[in-house]
Amino acid sequence: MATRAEVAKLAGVSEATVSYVLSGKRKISEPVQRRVVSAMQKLNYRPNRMAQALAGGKSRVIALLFPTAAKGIANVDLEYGLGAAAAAQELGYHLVMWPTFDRSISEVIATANAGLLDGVILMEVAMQDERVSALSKAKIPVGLIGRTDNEGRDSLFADRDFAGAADAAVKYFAELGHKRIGFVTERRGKSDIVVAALVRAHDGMVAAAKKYGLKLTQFESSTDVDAGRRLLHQIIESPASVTGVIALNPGASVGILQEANIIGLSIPKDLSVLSMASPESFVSATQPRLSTISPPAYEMGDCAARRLIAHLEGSKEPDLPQKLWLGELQVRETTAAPNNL
Amino acid sequence: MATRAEVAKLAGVSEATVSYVLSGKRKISEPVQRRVVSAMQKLNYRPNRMAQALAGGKSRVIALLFPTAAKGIANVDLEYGLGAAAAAQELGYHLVMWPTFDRSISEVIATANAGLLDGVILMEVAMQDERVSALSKAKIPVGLIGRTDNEGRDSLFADRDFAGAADAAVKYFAELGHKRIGFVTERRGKSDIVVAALVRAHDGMVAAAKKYGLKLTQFESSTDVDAGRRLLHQIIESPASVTGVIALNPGASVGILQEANIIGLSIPKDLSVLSMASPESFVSATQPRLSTISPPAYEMGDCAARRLIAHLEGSKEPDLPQKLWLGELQVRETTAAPNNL
DNA sequence: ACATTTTGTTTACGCGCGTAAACTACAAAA
DNA sequence: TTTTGTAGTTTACGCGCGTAAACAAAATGT
Repeated sequence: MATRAEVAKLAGVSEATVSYVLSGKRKISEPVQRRVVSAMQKLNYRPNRMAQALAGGKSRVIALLFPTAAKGIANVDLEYGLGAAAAAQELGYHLVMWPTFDRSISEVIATANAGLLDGVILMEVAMQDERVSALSKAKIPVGLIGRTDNEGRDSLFADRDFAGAADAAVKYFAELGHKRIGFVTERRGKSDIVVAALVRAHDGMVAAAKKYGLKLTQFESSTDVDAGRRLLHQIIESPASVTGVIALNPGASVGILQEANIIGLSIPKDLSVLSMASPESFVSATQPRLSTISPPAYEMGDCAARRLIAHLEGSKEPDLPQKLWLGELQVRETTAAPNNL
Repeated sequence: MATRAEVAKLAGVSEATVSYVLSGKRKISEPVQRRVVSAMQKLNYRPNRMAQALAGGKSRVIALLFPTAAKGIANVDLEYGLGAAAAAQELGYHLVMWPTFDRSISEVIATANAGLLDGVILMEVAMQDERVSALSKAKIPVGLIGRTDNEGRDSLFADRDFAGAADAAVKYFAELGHKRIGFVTERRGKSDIVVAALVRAHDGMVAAAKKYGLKLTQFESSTDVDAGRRLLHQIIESPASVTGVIALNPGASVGILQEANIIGLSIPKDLSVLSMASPESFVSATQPRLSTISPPAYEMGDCAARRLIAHLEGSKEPDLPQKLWLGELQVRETTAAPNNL
């Protein structure tokens, strides 16, 4: 590979001039600039990223901490990652995929301190996320997919607008004529970590139910499909006798559909189901096709990466469509007016 | 962050000694070694990766080229990636996620030449893969998930044992009593790129059918679920009147199940369905549960990464369970003896 | 005419580490 | 005693680039 020195010699200028042509941080006269550029082309010159990183103090590499614990049924996480990776590429950065089995980040901090990582993107963010505080203390810039309860400080997030999504979902059910609906959320395990999404979705649902005058019952289920199947029985046997459910978790939605099919419960006639988090690509696997109001994961990953990188560059906030994403209500085959109107 | 110089000073040795303690490339006396190590701990020293990379000529970063074109229904690709990323982590490497929309790799080569990438892992490998040859020409080490028809040269692969899987699948069908079976593969588009998996699976099926004396009919379908739904009609209307199908592609399997449910065809009574590529995590979304013989994607990603990294380190082949993975036959609810025995 | 600024380019050095080569101390062999 | 290792450590330099500071030349002002 050609080096800066070779380019400089071929162009008949000093090495610094080559660098300045590349960075634009000093004005270089047009003729010189042309000579340098053509020399670079002739030699197929690419500045060595390691040398740039060492001299410049930044690696232009960010990490995406990828939760592997819950290998869910749907690939939302992958889409977050692809969106972020693609954005990074486009901005001259690179995204390293960092599988995490727990929430420890000492290795991440060590790697950042070793100069390999300029920043980190986090998923499955908790309201009070110890990872965020640890990274902040270590002065490592953080981008979030999701957000903590500290709205002001950790400003580099891309999150769902749970209040808005819950409102749209409940409003839709209200307009269909439902009076009593259920909200299916994840069972909170032994661990104390409460993913912020659960809290915000819950709060949004409660507020929306109140606003539209619906009676709301909460059901809990773990993330797997079988739990969703068991859950259906809880739902139909519940004294709340809901006519529709809004489910946060794709596994539960599918489980409900499957069990309904088995026991002869008609969806959406006997029960409406709306999923709040099933990616487009997954819906085609469901039968009947799930109605959804799901987050645009790819765009959110893109947004988080762009905001983080803009921060790393010290540039002002990029012009992005939004930081809070509602998701589009997609009415398909699992929602309808209740049959006991 | 502490530097080598600080460690050296605190330990009362030269900087080189610190490096040699770390690398082990020269013998250092035990007492000195202890002093150095304790100094490193005291200062929480981490060698700067960029400086290491610049001085040493290798970045310890590899890229995983991630095909984004076909956002499939299942997340096999993600598992390949997680396996590879986790293996990389464990070996002190990092894996950057490189989304690709087409098969061009000039950017990849440029980035490798810029010193950021030591090697590349490829997926969706074609029999004659122009990416492999381009990377080889550029002297960039390649690991494959899949493999080309050049068995000897591009030895760093982890692939399915399609012949073995096809044999196991057909044998299973034969033992169930099926006489006429179908093989569902992907429709080959306008593009000339034929993913090696399609060729090898096809050849394996033909050979196995011959071996076990079954009549084999090939059906083609694109990757989406709706195509699979349409395909079921082709299958039942086909003069071949097959009693079971083996499907390479998860979308087709699901589509068949769905359409069967709609038109009242009983699976597996009227038609057995075996999927050759549906990951575990996806099966729970199907109803009835798909019988499968699917590749252990995580392990394959792990294997590809380990072999590539071993090559980069110049060490001998790591001791890995295998390079060709059969996949376990998982009999679930979509396969049975034909009812017209 | 000279002083001053502006513009364009170069010189010079540091970033933190790997490692070849040189060196030192000391043991073994002659 | 002198010679010849040998083990352990250091010296010295290069990796390729960013960028502050120095500099030269041209433009501007007085």
